[in-house]
This record gives sequence, C-alpha cells and structure tokens, in this order.
Amino acid sequence: MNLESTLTSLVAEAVKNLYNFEAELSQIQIQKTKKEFSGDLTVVTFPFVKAARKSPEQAGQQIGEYLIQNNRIISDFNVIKGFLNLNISKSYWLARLNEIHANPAYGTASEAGNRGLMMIEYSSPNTNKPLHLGHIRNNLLGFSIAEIQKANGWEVVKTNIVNDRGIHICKSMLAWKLFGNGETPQSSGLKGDHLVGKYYVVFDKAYKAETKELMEKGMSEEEAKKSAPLIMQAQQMLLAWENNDPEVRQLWETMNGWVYEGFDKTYKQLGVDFDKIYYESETYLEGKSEVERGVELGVFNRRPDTSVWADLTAEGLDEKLLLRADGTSVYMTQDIGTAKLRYNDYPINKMVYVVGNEQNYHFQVLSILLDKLGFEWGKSLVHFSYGMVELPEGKMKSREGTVVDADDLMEEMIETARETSQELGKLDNCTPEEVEAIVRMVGLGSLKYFILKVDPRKNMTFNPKESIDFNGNTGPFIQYTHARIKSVLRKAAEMGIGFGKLENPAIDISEKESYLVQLATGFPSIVREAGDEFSPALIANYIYDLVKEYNQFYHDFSILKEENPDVRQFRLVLSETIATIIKTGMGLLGIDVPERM
RNA sequence: GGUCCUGUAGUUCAAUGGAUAGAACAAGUGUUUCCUAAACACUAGAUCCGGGUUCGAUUCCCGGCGGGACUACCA
Repeated sequence: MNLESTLTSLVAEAVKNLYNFEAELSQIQIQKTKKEFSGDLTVVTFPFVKAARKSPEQAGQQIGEYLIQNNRIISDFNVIKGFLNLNISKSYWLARLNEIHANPAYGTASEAGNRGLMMIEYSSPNTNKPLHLGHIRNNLLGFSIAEIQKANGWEVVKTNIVNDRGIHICKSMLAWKLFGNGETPQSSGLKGDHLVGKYYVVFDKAYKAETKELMEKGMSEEEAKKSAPLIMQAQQMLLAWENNDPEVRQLWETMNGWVYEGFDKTYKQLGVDFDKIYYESETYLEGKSEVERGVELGVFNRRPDTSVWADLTAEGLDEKLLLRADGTSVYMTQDIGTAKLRYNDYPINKMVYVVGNEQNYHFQVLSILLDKLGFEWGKSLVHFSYGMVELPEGKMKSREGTVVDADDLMEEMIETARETSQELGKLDNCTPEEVEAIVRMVGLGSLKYFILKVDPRKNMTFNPKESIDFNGNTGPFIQYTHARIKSVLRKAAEMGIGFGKLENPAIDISEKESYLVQLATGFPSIVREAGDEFSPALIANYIYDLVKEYNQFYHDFSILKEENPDVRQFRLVLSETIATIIKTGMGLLGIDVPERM
C-alpha cells in the first residue's frame, strides 16, 4: 500500500472518530506539499470543517494530533488555513529509497501483458513522398504510447497501415515514366522515398502548367483541373492498376520498393518500429465487401446512381459516402476493411489510432459505422488525436516548400550536437564510435523531447533554432544529468567506495533530500497516469522536475568527499536511483540516455 | 452554417477544483582548488471577456470574442 492511500484511510478514521463523520474517500485530498511550506504531504481539511463545526485551523490541528498519535510514519505537522501539512519521518523515506533502489524495473508493471492486447496504429504514411516533421510527431507519440502501455501491463502490437495505392502514387509513377529517364536510387544517389517524392513534385508542376494553359484558352479552373491530359493519364493508370495491368503493377512494385527502403532508414534513425504492417492494397477489397454487407443489413443505403451512403443525421452528423458510383472505394471504406482484418488477425482488447486531429471527424464516423455493422468494439476504439506542428513562419505547406523533411531535420540535430560538444571539448577522450553514438543520442534526444513534452492535443510551434538548445527543459539537459551521475558513480567505484542497502536509519537527511525521495516514489503513479491519459508529456515534465530538483541540490556538492560514510552512502544510493528513473522514464519516451557526454 | 479542439508572462510550455498560477528561453549580475559549468543562484513579467456552481475556479457549466481542424465521389 502506498503512502497516499495509507494516509487517506488514516484521515478517514480520524474524521470518523473525532467528528463522527463518514467521509467519502474522494473527499479526502492528499497532495504534495508546496515547496514554500514546511512538510511532505498535505491534507486539505476544508471538506470536513462543516461536519467538525470547527474553524479550518482547529480541525487541522485536531486531525494532525490524531494522526501523530496513531501513526509512526508522521513525525510532525503544521496547519495553515485549511491545509494540514504533514512531515513524514526520515526513516520512512530511507526505507522507501531502499525498496526503489533494489528494483531495477522500478516504475514498470511486474506482469507484462496481463491487461490484454492493445493494438496501436501509428505513422501511416503515403508512399508518394518522404516523411516530414508532422510524421515525426506522429511516430514519436505512437512509439512512446506503446512503450508506456507496455510498462502498464498491456501486451502491445504496433502496427502501420501504408497507403500504398491510389491516385497519389500514380502521379509519381506517371511523372517518372514520362520524365524520369530511368532514374533509380542507385543512379541518382537519392534515398528512395526522396526520389519518388521528387517525381510527385515534377508531376504537380507539369500538371499546373497544363491547367494554366487550358485556362488561358478560356476554360474554367475547375474544368481545366479535371481535363488536363496528365491527370487523365494518372486516372487511367489507377484504373489499369485496379485491373492488374502487369506493366503498371511492375512499376508500382518497383517504386514502392524504393520508398520502403527509404522509410526503413528513416524509421531506424528515429528509433521506431512495428510488429505488423498492413498495406492498403491488401485491405481495401475487404472494406468493399463489408459495405455491401451493410447495404444488405439495411444500415447503409444505395442511391439510384449506385453510390453507397451512410445516413448519420440521427447522430448529429451528415451523410457519408462509402462507395462511389463507379464502385471504387474511398478512405473510409478501406479503414473499415483494415479494422476487420486486424480483429481477425489478433485478439484485440483495445484499438488505438494515432492520427492527426484533422481526422477527428473521420474517426467519429468510423466508430459509428463499425458499430452499425455489428462490431462490438466499434464504439470503444480510441482516436489518439494530436495537433499540427507549425513553424515560426506559419503552417508547413508542401506547395511553398516550407515542409521540414524528417531525414534532413534529424541530420541537422545530430550535427548541431556534434558541433556543440566539439566546441566544449566534451568528447575529446572518446573513440570516434563513442562520439558518433553520443551525438546521435543527444541530437535525437533533443528533437524527441522537444516534441513529446508538449500536450499532444495542442498545435505546437517547432522552431528549428530554439529546439537545438541544450539548456532548460530539454532532452540534453536531462541526458547530461544522467551522464553526470554515472560519472560520479564510476569515480566512486574507482575509489573503492561501495554502496548498497542503507542500514543506518538514523542519519540526518535534509528536507530537500527527503523531497527528492518523495518525488522518486511518485514515479510509478506518473507512469500509470500517463498510460490512462495517453500522455507522454506527463512523464517528460515529471522527469524534468526530478532532474531540476536534483541539480539544485547537488550542483556544487561533493558527494565523494563527504566525511560521514552513512551520508555519503545515502547520497550515492539516491543519485543512482535517480539515474535509473531517468533512464527508465526517458526509455518510455523512446529517448536513449548516454553513460557519458 | 454545423461538429470537434484550443485560448496562461514578449516567446515556448506547466499547473487530480486548493495555499503567493510554476518552469524554460530571451536580458543583467554573480558562483568553478571539487564528481562533468551542456550546471547553479539572484532580479521583472501572464490566466481572452461576462455570468453560474463551490468554502475555493486557470481547471467544471452557460454565453460572447479570438485561433485551428473537419464538414470532398482526395488519401
């Protein structure tokens, strides 16, 4: 039983005995004492003053006295208005520190997978262009949430649905065929996804030129866009693809293959991975047959022009198209099919989609449609919706070339980390391999932390210059603290100073130190909360707090020179504990922490 | 028009309904015989507006105003 719940029942008991009042557990609020006040934990006594018929101060005083008489953990208390501040005994904190220190998996669930199977879809790229900054947020959030849910006892299947078919890839294919001169990743030296993306841009330019020309001949913009030769050829290509035209299929396989090679490198650099990849080309037919089934069930209806619609006006939404008049499927159709296949493949207890908030409506509809089709899990799917990433100059627009490319950005972050550590002479004693590994961890850590510390729902501004900062609430600041602690511990080992279980409960530790232990004891509940709320930001900000507190206390403190061996041992144990929490916590964010830097 | 998200220092971000709304960046000044100064300390500045619920509201509810997304026979 943890301290909070012990105290909660104690307070309930106190209130009952003192005032003959049966408090509900939710009325008893235990919180960390604010830094400016003396004490470790605070009981809010406002809810009891009515029943007690006492002033808040008197009630606090009485409850405090009761607690101190009936419990050895509490050593002292003070009352300010309706707040009863409790001091927890030092020996309690020492005992807790021993417990935490002895558990290398501290903060993560002891039994893996006992809560069921959670499938988490994230990334979900189109194959016509490389990944950009927006995908980075998606990938980092998806991966981190998966790690956090694992730590909370879920079995997790990470999945990716690749949009490998459709008009977009046909545009790239057509442009490559017409203007590519047989260029390949090998011949051009371009990464595969970048090469295919290049031809997507080529298409767009040529297409624009065509529509402009048509408009100059007096055609309306809408008409011109529809009848430009290039777009018509692309549509024909899509049709040929659906009809299994061997030549088109061959080109499609080749170009998608290039893209996958490129994506693999990006994913690897970013440190994310998947357990199962679905391809839309393999799932979209399933969606069509599900929609047909819906028509037979009478939950969808077919119009005279043979297109199929779902009427969602009863749910306060509009009507939604599911199959076009020509029988081809739309995005929604495919998602229905993919969902069904997934549930056939895995015994899923919870399905999570990590997809941007521009698709909130889509998932609202998907949930209802699956429910209408009779899937009992339809209603309970989770759309983990996150906000857009904007640049200081505004939104990213591919047309205006303001998109930040994922590969370039990662490379830039690593280079900056390299330059900074060179300037500071930090890595002079390291081998080239070590340097490489460290600057990579730091550069990527900086990027990842910057993105994950923000509430996912909010749109965020990414400033490439400011993000490459190594001070303040940043990844490198946390990594640095970890490295520094490790350095002290190495030194201790060299000096032959051992430290294990703390035996002497009588040593005098300061308020600050017991506060640090207290913060450390809060780690598991933070992990749990982050799981419940799907919030990596919670963990990020907790670790920053911990690190900041630790630095304030130890920045000029010579642990190894401490004369009293018991105190020295305590500080080493505390430091190592904090290093472990940093490592575990950052691990949940997908961020590596170096042993030295 | 409709649905959903969002509004906190100059900027980027915090705050289970609780105490004097926290950090960081940016500016200035200090602190290294020491384990790593990529650090630490000190100095100013903010809850969009109006109601309601409550002992108590940045938080919950209602109404404005501002920002964003969606509302495609695109994916």
